Amino acid sequence: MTRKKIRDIRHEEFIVAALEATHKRGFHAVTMSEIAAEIGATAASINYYFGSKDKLMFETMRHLLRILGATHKQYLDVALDPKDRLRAIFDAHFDPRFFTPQHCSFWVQFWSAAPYSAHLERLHRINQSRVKSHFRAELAPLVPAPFRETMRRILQSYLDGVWLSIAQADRDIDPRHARQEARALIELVLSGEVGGSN
Amino acid sequence: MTRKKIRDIRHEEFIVAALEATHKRGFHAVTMSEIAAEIGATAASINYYFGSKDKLMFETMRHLLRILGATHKQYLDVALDPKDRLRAIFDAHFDPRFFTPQHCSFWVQFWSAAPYSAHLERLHRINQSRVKSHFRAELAPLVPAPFRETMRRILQSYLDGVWLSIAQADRDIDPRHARQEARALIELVLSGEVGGSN
DNA sequence: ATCATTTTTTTAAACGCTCATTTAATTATT
DNA sequence: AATAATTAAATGAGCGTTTAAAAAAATGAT
Repeated sequence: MTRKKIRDIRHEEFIVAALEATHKRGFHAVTMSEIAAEIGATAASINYYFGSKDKLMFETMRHLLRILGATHKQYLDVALDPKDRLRAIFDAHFDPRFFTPQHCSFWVQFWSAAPYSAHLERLHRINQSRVKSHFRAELAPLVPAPFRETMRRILQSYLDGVWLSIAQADRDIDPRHARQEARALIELVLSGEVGGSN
Repeated sequence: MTRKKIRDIRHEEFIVAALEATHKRGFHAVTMSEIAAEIGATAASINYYFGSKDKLMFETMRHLLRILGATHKQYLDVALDPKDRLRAIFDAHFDPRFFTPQHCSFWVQFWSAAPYSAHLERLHRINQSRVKSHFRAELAPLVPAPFRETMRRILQSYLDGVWLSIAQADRDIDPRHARQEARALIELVLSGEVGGSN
């Protein structure tokens, strides 16, 4: 009985369209008409529903963040031990529903544009500190305090770097392999205890 | 007696201007006038020297890649053992002359735009395979073959990720700290030998 | 059910603005 | 006097947004 309002349907459609069109043409190059054409609509209707191009892009990013958050939660719910919980962060980012060329493209381009828009920057900061605090929490029982921040930054930079490289390489991506490699890194981080103090 | 031609002087000036202006306003948002204003010139003169905005940006990226290459070479020349040679890659990327907010901004934004321009994409591919083969070569005497590619990808993704995070955080950056952390990661990678086969 | 009426959704066309590029003229250098 | 460097102004294309009207859907009285 999901009597979906047409408004919600369009919202969803246009967000998917924005992801696809942005992937094809680039975050800044893509035009309203191209996005609209993706679902056989017209540029004006984007403004009818979203108000402006910027707002559509903003909502699209929020959409991604919602998916990521929900996916992460799913993995956390089935995690049995601290290591599982740490893995959950990577598993969420590398979930097949999420780890697609379209999403990676949009993600990377969005973040690289973030420093130049107050709204985008806010979204970025919120997400960044969310991920950061998750990493900290999961590392706490696994890594002694002196190394913890170093390890966290290594893991987090690695995570970002993988997305960046996926956004650039156009070959099709393999979520399973990405996870596997993340686990290798986790093992490294938990096994050795080298590194600076801070 | 460096009787520099005015053409070379302007080239250099405009490239520096492009870096600065791009850092301030963003890769796509920045205008010819803004770049020119950076050195008290006018937009038209950019075209006089470079032909177009795209070409200026292209040359600016090449400029960065030249610096990076030269810096890397310097570090390689004083490297004593394999581990030093591996460190040299990070040391070059994190060299104070290179590891600045301006450069990181430009770098990240340029790469995120690369998939949508044939010229930029080519530059990216060239650089990417250069770095890749360096990593491979330096890891060869240090890491047994089965783990080598995994380790390389971890290191390389990490490297990209650090740049990405620097481009976003506006706090001033600390090359020394970045190097130190890179060394911690190198130690991890060389100590442990976990991970998938491929 | 049917038809008129109101509301919602969609579009085509116009608007206005920004910006890269071109042009033609001016200034500086050789 | 000739060439190189620089600029102001003109050009024109592209695009997001607005507007006003059309089309579609919902409403409700008969």
